[in-house]
Amino acid sequence: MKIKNSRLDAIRLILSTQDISSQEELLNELAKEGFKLTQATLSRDLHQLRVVKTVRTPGQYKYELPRNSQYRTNDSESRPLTTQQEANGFLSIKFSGNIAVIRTKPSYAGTLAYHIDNCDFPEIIGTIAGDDTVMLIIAEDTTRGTVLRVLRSVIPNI
Amino acid sequence: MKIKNSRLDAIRLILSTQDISSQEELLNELAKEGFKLTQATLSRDLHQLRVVKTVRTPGQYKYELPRNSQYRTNDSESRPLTTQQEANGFLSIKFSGNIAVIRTKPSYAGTLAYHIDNCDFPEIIGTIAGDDTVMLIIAEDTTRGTVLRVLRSVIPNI
DNA sequence: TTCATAAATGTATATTTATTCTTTTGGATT
DNA sequence: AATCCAAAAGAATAAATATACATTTATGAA
Repeated sequence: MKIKNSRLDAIRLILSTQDISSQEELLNELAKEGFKLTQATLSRDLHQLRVVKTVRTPGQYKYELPRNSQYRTNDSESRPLTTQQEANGFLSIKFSGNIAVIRTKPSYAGTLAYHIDNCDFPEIIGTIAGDDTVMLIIAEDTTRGTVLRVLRSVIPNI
Repeated sequence: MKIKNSRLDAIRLILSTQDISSQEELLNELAKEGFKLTQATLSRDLHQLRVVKTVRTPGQYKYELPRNSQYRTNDSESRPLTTQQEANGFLSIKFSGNIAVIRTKPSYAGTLAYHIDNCDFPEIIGTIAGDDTVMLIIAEDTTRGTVLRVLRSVIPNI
């Protein structure tokens, strides 16, 4: 179903760009995006995405996507895992302030950073790569959602 | 307190050797080991250990310890700090904004970053290493003191 | 199309987990 | 030992989450 898949995508987007501490809260965020659903359905969605509720600091919870299913679209037949997709080594992306941290499989970071650099995205000021980590410095006034969107051309499986 | 600490150890042992799907079930296992406690206390214990409830297969849950569960509140002196202390090459740490910069002896940075990565601290969203420098991106709303505290498990001599 | 079947969802509720409030316990200090 | 304080724990309950059941909606085969 189409609605469900785009909703799952929305959930992934939200969970990787902001701190969500309850299903109720996530439900509100989804409502802002125009998704109308009940807690029961959300519970099922989170279950399917294998989202876990973690403890950030004592008394403070955060829903997190599992490391390797982070940002993978689940309609795998509509998007077969192409060479490009498998080749980029992308694992996850997280944000803090104006920095994004991308984790990759070992040794993939340099190549991925190279490709991102080549795109000359105005939203990304610069990149630096280690062995399995790429850091992106994000331009001022650029939202995380925008960063994710522009990165899609380099990381389809984001 | 002695009882509590040994109980936390027992929980760690149980969770890493068998599949536990609810607090109720864990409570029973603990009872077999002679630990008498209520669900409320267990909930607090799991909270402190940062245990998460994951989905194994649809409908089947499992409580899991964080990958590196040497999370300590204040009993860091109970751990022997000999081996790593000499080996990690740590020299200094400085902060700017949400970035921490660690200086190490030449060639130690990669290994140190690797160990920090493996801990999956929620407070540190990513690291990147050169030859004698590690940069850490710190999660939003995390204080420098907290960063120092969690790093103690990797860098006892911090 | 029409029927059959599966997937998705809502409602209501069961189940599970977190927390408030209170009491107890364990150390430290005098 | 007596006192104080903080950590720990229980009981009860609130809050959060999962699920059984019923209904609707999509999907596919004939």
